[in-house]
Order: sequence, then structure tokens, then C-alpha cells
Amino acid sequence: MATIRDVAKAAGVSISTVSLAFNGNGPVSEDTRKKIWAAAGKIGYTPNQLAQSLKRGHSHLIGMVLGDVSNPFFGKLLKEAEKIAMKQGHLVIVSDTNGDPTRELEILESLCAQRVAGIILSPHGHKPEYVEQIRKINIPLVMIDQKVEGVEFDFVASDNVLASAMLTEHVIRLGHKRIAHSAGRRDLWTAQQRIKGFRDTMASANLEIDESLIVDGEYLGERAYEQALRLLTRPDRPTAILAANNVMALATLQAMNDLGFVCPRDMSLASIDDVPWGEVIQPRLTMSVQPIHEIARIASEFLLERLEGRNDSPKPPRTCILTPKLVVGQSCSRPAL
Amino acid sequence: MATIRDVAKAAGVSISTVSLAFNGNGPVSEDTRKKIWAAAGKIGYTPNQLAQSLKRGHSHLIGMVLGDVSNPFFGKLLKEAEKIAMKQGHLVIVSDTNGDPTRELEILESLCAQRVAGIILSPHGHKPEYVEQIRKINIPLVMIDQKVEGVEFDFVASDNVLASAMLTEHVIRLGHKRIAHSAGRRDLWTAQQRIKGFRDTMASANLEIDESLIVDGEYLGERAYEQALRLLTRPDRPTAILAANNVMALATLQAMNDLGFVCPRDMSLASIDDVPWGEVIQPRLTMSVQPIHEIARIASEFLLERLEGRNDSPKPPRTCILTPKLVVGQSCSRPAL
DNA sequence: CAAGGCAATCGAAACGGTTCGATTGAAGTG
DNA sequence: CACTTCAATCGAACCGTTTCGATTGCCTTG
Repeated sequence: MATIRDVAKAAGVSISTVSLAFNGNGPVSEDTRKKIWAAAGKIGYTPNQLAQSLKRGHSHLIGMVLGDVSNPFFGKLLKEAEKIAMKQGHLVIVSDTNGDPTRELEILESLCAQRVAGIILSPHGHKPEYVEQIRKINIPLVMIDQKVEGVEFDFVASDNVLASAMLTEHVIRLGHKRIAHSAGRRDLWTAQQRIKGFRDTMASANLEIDESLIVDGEYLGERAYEQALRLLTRPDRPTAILAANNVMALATLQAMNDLGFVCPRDMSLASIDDVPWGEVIQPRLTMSVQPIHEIARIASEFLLERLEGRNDSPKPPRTCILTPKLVVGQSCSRPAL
Repeated sequence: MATIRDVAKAAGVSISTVSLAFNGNGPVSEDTRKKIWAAAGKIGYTPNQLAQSLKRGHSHLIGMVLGDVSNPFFGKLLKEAEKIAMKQGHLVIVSDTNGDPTRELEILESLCAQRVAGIILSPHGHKPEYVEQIRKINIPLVMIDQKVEGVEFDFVASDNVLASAMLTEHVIRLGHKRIAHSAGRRDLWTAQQRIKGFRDTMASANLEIDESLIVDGEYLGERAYEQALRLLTRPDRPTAILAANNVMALATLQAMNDLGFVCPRDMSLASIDDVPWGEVIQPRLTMSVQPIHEIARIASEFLLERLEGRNDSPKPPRTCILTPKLVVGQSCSRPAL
């Protein structure tokens, strides 16, 4: 690969002049500038980003650490954030942690070693050791989706309490009283918040909460499927199920289909999160949709601002909680008597 | 950030000894090794990958350049490839080209400037200038999914002719004669191959091919939706539609639903590519499924071998064409008379 | 005991850029 | 004409590593 030295030689100028010419700012005569560009073009010179980054102290790469890239929630988040980053001249390193905090910490260490410019992280841990490790990171970092207590980073997410509260309210108004919640991973903030939204809304409607109807789906399709089978085969089955995310909602729907339940006639279903290609899924699911693009946009903005203000005194962390939207489908109806 | 110099000072040894100790191979006494590790631990030293990469001549990053990250086909490809890369100590830079060759070339240039170790590319161009640019890349590169004529790179894809031939054959055997094909972007190899599979199979069954039934869906949901509306409202409408990819199949299904067609009673539908959460889509689609994991695995393998053989004389490019699998759902039935 | 071998350690030169301070020569000034 | 000013260019130091070719001191060997 051609280096700046080759260009300098070919153009008959010094190395520093080539650098100046390439970075535009310095005072270089039009003549030499042209000569240099011509020489660079001829030998096919591209500045070595590694060398530039080493000198600069950091690269133009942004790390995105996500729980599951194949889940469209994260997929869309990635696509949007990548687009924005690209516009600002950044490339994106993406990592799939599979929701495993240990893996996550390893990846974060790699990213720091790479001297990435910044990190967008959907954190999946909560234990003290984990928090301790995360706190040590001294690269601009924005957290999305999951909140971690005890750290001071920018944070962008949607209102998870509201998301499940809206759905619960909707189902209650249809006349349901025995409502189940297929909950997410209890160690995660979003899951706790979604449970809280469910509980609060049930309570304020003076409905009894049957604890055995709050089941562990762990944000996993398979677990949610099993739990749905159990719920559906109980003699005292609920009349509606509220799934804690998209994957779980689909798995629950599948369990209904497999057992011969017709949704919503025999059982209502509502989902937190949008569902991929929801328009062709019968019945159209009632769901509370997170503003994914907004989350990606604001997270990127927060990060960019930190990158620009790298040298200034650090600003206090900001939090942005966005409002989800209720989309009413056909998966909830009045309960049979 | 702590540098190797800080460690050397803290441990009271020279820089080179620290480097030796960290990279394991050199002859360093157990004593000093321990001293160095202790010092490094205390001041929190992590080797600067930028400096290492600069010295080495390339980074440990792999670029993945894909058409559309939010399409589960690419999403799964990414997830799998990232997992494998990670295991080998590589991080993955991912880029979404939106299927635009210009954007793709820009991204490739950025990746080369980053001195990535290798690239996995799903190419979306074909014009001479494009091919010319691509040929110039002198970094290990593996192409997946789309074939580009005139370049010499490893190539991994599935048998696209076979994929559509299987579906066509299946539909023909059910008794269909007027079969439509919602085709992909004609400038892309996969689309051409899929059309060929359709044509060949129709021909060998002695069925007339009505050219007006091969419509341009361009691999886009919206386009496929429009085309489906047109096909469905024709007086001489077909009895079955073969969609060139997953997104188009779903859009076609939606068009059917919107117009009140019941699939497969009123119209059969088959899809090349798997569909996200296909199990809950009614009816279950008949499709030919590409072995995505295999594609990712083999592409990664090819790339890894090139990375390892970087210094040897270059091996001739290899091609691997994998066999898709026919999955019969409920979206195809005998045509009404 | 001098010579040679070997393990452990070190110094310095790269890798490919950026950037600061110095140098050059031409134009402007009194 | 000597002196300053300024634009254009250059040389050298530096970013944080690796690695090659010393250098050291100890142990073996004849």
C-alpha cells in the first residue's frame, strides 16, 4: 500500500506538505496541491486510518453492543444508528452479546482496546462486579433500552411502565379480569418496569393480581411458548395474555394456534414491542410500539455531542425517556362469559 | 490511558521486556513476568490495538457489507458471522448499503483505509466502473449471495436456479398453469438466476410463459405489493405467484389479504427465502429456504483461511454453491377450476 | 581460567501519519 | 537598501506498539 512518503517522493515535496495538502486546512499553494493530488491519484494513495487514529488518540469507529442482532428491535436500532454514524464519518462495530453480561464485558474491553470513539450499549447485567467494570469505561458511552443502576452515563429508552400500563388498561376496559403477564428476564430493568406497569394498572382498577399468572418468559421465544402452553391448559386460565416483548408474543400466539385456541375469540393477546411484518400476521396484534428510530437518533445525538465535547469538562449524564404508542389490532376482544 | 511505557516504568524494566512478557513468546523470567503483570494490573493497562495494528500492517477487524441489515436474511448472516469472527479474535464492522452500489464502494474504501483484516461482501453492482473498483481491492475478500462477473474472489451462495425451480415444479405438480413470478432486481445475479429457474422449469413442463406474468418487484416490499395488486386485479390473473424473496412474499400476501383473496384458496403463493416468524403467519408459506448458517460459516472459513495464508502465494478463488431446502407450507393448493 | 553458549534484558528503528517550530524566499515598508 | 512580514514549505518529534540486533552476566566446558 502506498504511504504518504511515496506521495511526497512522487510529487517532489516533503511529507508534511502532503499531509497539509490532504487535510485541507494548512497554507499550500494551488500548484503543489494539484501536483500532490495528481501524484496521490496515480499511485493510489489512501491515508492509513490506523496511523491517523493512533496519532489522534482514538479511531472513528463506534461500537454498538446489542443483545440480539437478529431481533428486529435491535436490527432496526442498528440500521438507524449505523446510518447516522456513517453520515458523520464513523463506522460501526457491532457485537451481539446474546444477553450475556460476561460476554458483554469482554466485548467492551475489546472495544476499549480498539480505542473506539464511542459506544452505544444495551446493557444486560446488574451485579456489583458488572457495574464496577462498566463504571471504569472512560470512553463516551450511551446506554439504550436497559437501565443500570449506579452508573453515570447518558441513557435513552422508552417508558416501559407506560408501555405495559397502556396495554393492561386497554384489556381491562374490554372487560378482562383474569389477565396474565408473560414477563421478561426479571434481572433486567425493562422487565421489572413492564411488570410494574402491569401491576399498577391492575391495582388501580381494583383487580386482584393472581401471582401465578405472572410467569417467567425470560424474553425468550421458547420459554414464552412453554409458559403459554401452561397458561392455556390451566382450568383457571386467564382470558388475556400480555407478552413482555415481540418474540414472546409471537411464541404465545403460536402456542395458541398449536392448541387450537383462536385468538382473540378464545384468548386475547397483547404485545409490548412491534412485531416484524405484523401486517400479515393474523390476527393483527395489539401492541405498544417503542419509537425505535427516535431512540437510535437521540442515542446517536447524545454520543455525537460527547464526542465533540471530548476535550471540554465532562457534562453531567442525560436521560431521555420516550413515549411508546398504542397500536390497536384485532388480537384483543371482550372476554367470553 | 496507560501505555506500555507506564508499565515499564512501574515494573522497573524496559519497554521491550513488557512487550515480550505480554505477547508470551519471548524468553522472560517468571519473576519479571509476574512483576509486569502486577504493574499492568495496578495501573489498568490494555495494549493499544491501534498501535499494534499499525505495526502489524492490518487490524483485527472484519468488514461486513450487506444490502439490508434489517432483513432477517442478512440479520442472521450477520449474527452467525459475527459469532465466528469473535471466536477468532476479530471484531466486525457492519455496513448497510441499502443495495446501492455507490454507497457500497464508498464503504469499501473506508474499510480499506481502516486496514481491516478482511471483508465479507454482498455485492450489489455490476457496471464496468463498479467491477473495476472492486477488482482493485487487495484485502482478503469473500463475496456472498450475489455473484459479480469479472472479479476473482471467493464466493459463497445458494443455488438460486434450483431454489426457484423447486418451487415452480411444486406448483406445477399441483396443477397450476398460469404462474406469475414477482421477480427481484433484474440487475442482480440472484434475481436473474431465480427467473431462469422459473423459466426453465416452466419450459420443461411445456407450459407457456406469459411474459407479462414476470413482474418487477425489485426485491422491495412496496414494489411487490403494487405488482401483486396489479396481478390480482387482472381478468386473466394467474393462479399462483412465486415471490423472489421473503419481503416480497409477505407484501404479496398482504396484497391478497387487503383485496380479500384467501390464500391458498383463491391464489397460491410460494416464497424464495425464509420468512421471519413464519410459523405464526397464516397460511404457513411454502418456501425454499437458503442455508444461511452454512453460508455464513463457509464464508467465514474462506476468509479466515485467506487471513492465515496472507503471506503465502495467493490461492485461486473458490466457489461454494449450497443447496436450498424446500419447505412445504399451506400456501399452495390445487387451482380452482 | 579463558572461551563460548545461553537466557534475560535492553535500545533503537520501524509502522504511517500529524503538527509544531524553524527555514526560506519574495513582497512590502520606511 | 536593510528590515519586517508573510505565505509556503520543510524537518523532526511524537502517537504506542513490535522486533531485530545488541549487551549483559552467568554457567558450562576443555
